[in-house]
Amino acid sequence: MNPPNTHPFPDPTRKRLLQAALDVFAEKGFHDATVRDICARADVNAASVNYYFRSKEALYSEVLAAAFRETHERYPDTLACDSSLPPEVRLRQFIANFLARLLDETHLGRHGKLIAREIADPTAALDQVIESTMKPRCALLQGIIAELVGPGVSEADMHRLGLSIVGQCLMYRHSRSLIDRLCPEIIATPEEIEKTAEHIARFSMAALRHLSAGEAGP
Amino acid sequence: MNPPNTHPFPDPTRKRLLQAALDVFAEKGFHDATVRDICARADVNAASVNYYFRSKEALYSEVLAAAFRETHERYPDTLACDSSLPPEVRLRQFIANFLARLLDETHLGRHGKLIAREIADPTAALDQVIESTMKPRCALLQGIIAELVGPGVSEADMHRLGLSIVGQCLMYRHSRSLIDRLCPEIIATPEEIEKTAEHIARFSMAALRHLSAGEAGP
DNA sequence: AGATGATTGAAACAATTGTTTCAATCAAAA
DNA sequence: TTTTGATTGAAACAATTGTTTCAATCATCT
Repeated sequence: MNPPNTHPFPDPTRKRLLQAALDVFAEKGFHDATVRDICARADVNAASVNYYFRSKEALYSEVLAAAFRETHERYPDTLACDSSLPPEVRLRQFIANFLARLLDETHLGRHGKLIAREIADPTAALDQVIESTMKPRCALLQGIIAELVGPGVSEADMHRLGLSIVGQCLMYRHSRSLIDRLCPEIIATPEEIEKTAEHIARFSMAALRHLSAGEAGP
Repeated sequence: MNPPNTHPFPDPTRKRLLQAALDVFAEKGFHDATVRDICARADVNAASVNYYFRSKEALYSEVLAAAFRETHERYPDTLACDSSLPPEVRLRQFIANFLARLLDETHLGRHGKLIAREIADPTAALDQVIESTMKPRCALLQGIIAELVGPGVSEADMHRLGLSIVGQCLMYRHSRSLIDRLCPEIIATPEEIEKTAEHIARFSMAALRHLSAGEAGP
């Protein structure tokens, strides 16, 4: 009646399936990925997806949740969360961490690709991820920004500030195709990625610090 | 042998097909869109796609090229190109224009969606579009930035500056799913979109102006 | 009117998809 | 060893896909 759950632990084929599915989904997206391809890479029978997960869609949901969990474990926002540190340091950390998460190709950069796909073309699984992962991260960033710009900023403008920072980071993932074709060198090596993170941090901090000062145009 | 081209002008069914294809491709993406759906919306026979265009892929290419052409016509960068204007004004114009293009829902906002899809998940058609549309626009932005920050900035950092500005704008298209769920009000009306464009311009100008000044930390 | 050739319509085709089926196999308990 | 139930494997299924076919229709020119 309920074969998969009778198992004490996720067995090797189930694990291999999840790993292969992450690869294929990240590379081709949900619809372009085929169950047969996933099973072939996992070296298991084509019926296994429907045996261990009840459908391709359920497999995708689980892969997506796992991707968020793993990137969060691998790049925890511990320093950015430390409210005893000065906000400049915390923002720098937040950005560097965010960018590293997005551009990670070592562990398995599939995570970033998968998440970018989900944002660009959401499935039903997105809402759950927003609640569990994105909202907390958003609140963290808003807190840091509030420390930097002080009070007197409307809620809408606080959101815009956050999006200006996040947007700069996401650019390197969502528009990776453009960067690869226009200026691949700026994220070619870990050192260059670090420089890029530093650039975004300095750019954003300069903006946050001098925004209220230069209200009027020249 | 060559029936479609014998026609003096693109006929109504061909036009309707292009229009319907833009809608469907923008809404569902290339692969999720079906030829039958496109033909149904255009109210033509299912074989018409292969009659007027030789395949679904060729139809997509033509739709994509048309989308870029039309947005360019509708939102020309005339003011941003006018090098007699001060660079602050030109940047503000560039950003407002860029954002308006991305968020246009009136004419047929399908353009923005379609282009965002193509960037996030490129097909073979992207390279041609980069050459014809993106590189010139990039050069324009680089020129404006150069005027604002002066010489002494490496080419890599010039690219990073451009991407920081473009990234802020693209955020509102690529991550529209997040904005709709987290803070839809900031682009709910044309007035709010205008405020958002103004925010990005002020944020970026403050950063560009004070970036070199604040090299060291606090 | 008649002929020509482009266009349309309905059906069929071939390939691919996610899913299901069911007998064969394996591991562990009795 | 026998039995039980989970797992695997190969095949088949049903639905959907882009594409092709071909006769019917339409517009245009002689």
